[in-house]
Amino acid sequence: MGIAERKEREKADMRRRIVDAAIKMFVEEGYEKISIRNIAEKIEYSPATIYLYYKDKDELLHDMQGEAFIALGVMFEQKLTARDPLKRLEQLMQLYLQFAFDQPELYDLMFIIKAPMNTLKESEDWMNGLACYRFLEEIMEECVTQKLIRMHDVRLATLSAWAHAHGFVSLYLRCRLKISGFDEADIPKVIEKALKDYLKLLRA
Amino acid sequence: MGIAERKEREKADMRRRIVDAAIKMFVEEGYEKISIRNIAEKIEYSPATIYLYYKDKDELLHDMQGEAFIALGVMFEQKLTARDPLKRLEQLMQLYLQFAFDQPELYDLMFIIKAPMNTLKESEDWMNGLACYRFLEEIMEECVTQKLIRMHDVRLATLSAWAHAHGFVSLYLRCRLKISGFDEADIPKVIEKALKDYLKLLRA
DNA sequence: TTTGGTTAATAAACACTGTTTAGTAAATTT
DNA sequence: AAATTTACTAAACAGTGTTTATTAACCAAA
Repeated sequence: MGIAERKEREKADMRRRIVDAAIKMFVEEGYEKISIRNIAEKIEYSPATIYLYYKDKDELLHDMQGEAFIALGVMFEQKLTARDPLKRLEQLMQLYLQFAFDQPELYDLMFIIKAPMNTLKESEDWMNGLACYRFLEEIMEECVTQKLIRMHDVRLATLSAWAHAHGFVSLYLRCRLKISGFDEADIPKVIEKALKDYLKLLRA
Repeated sequence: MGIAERKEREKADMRRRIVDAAIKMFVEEGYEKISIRNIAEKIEYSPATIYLYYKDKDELLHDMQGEAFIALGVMFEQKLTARDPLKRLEQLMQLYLQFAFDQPELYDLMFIIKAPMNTLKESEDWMNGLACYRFLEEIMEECVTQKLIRMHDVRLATLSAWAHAHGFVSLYLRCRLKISGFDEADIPKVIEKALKDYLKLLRA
């Protein structure tokens, strides 16, 4: 059955071409500028063709989100070098912030934009973010078992640290920190300091 | 010059009618469902008429956001009864969460959706959110001066508490907590607990 | 009171969007 | 070689924000 296999390969290749073109346009021009027609033109196919490979735009955005999480995962894998849990936690925070400020559009897609989550069925798990979430959760597990932080519930500690970092980043990316009295340009540094203060509070 | 005044009044009235209709549809049917054409139909005018009173949709959304912040401000004014700064802080947190879970669409418009912020010029302040922000900042000022918390910078403490609460809420509203291992229905309670734990960490 | 100018409102069009349908041409199977 | 399945697309549908040209109402001055 060589033909069936080749066809499957071709189908996968086409999805790759679509998602690659979409990500490229997305990173370069932003969420607002990508449209099915735009993507279709980029890959030199008709708009309708995209619907032979993706149910709708949300499903495509879901796949793009998956790619973004792979990028963050690779970054964690490569640059998360510290062995001490507390140092490792601080390093993860810093990498998270770096990713957010370097790739604001991708961050948006991963954590803020609603569309890519629409494809998930009610009970279905969010596989895209899982691997990255585990990085943080495993560190928190060590911190709790070694009693390095003033929290005892791993799930709660993980969620809380993530929420805190995401809170800063998302308020910044959505322009809500125009109220805080800090200079726009200083905000990345301010956020880094605020999160380090949080880790200090957290330490046992 | 009675005529000029009447005309100004009529202009203000029309803006009211537009923003009221828009908010009503927004709360009832959500962000995706409101369109200029829809709003125009509701108030029984043509779509083009709206552009005589609002430069574009973003400006209208900015006004709607202002209304939403008035609602939150009124809630704070009425229900923020505690006098002790730490109790007051916890109460504010709870009211903030209550507002977010009761009025998710309004919360979205106030803190997540990008459009209403587009109208603000580069240097312009974000007046819409200011009054509400002050509620938190004044409490934090008291906490810092009375040495009730383990932070010394009022601006940083204010920003941090807000970011933490917003982080939880926005991850929840944008369906990202499908990864945390918590049951969907329990999440509001989990967030409340997590924020209380944060306040515990914060206490001197 | 009639003329002239300003203002308010709109119908229609423009340039987009996501998506579906019907039809064509090529590839594969029989 | 004929029949069938597959891959693709042109065109249309239903919607979006916004602009333009035109009409009707109002108001001020002659």
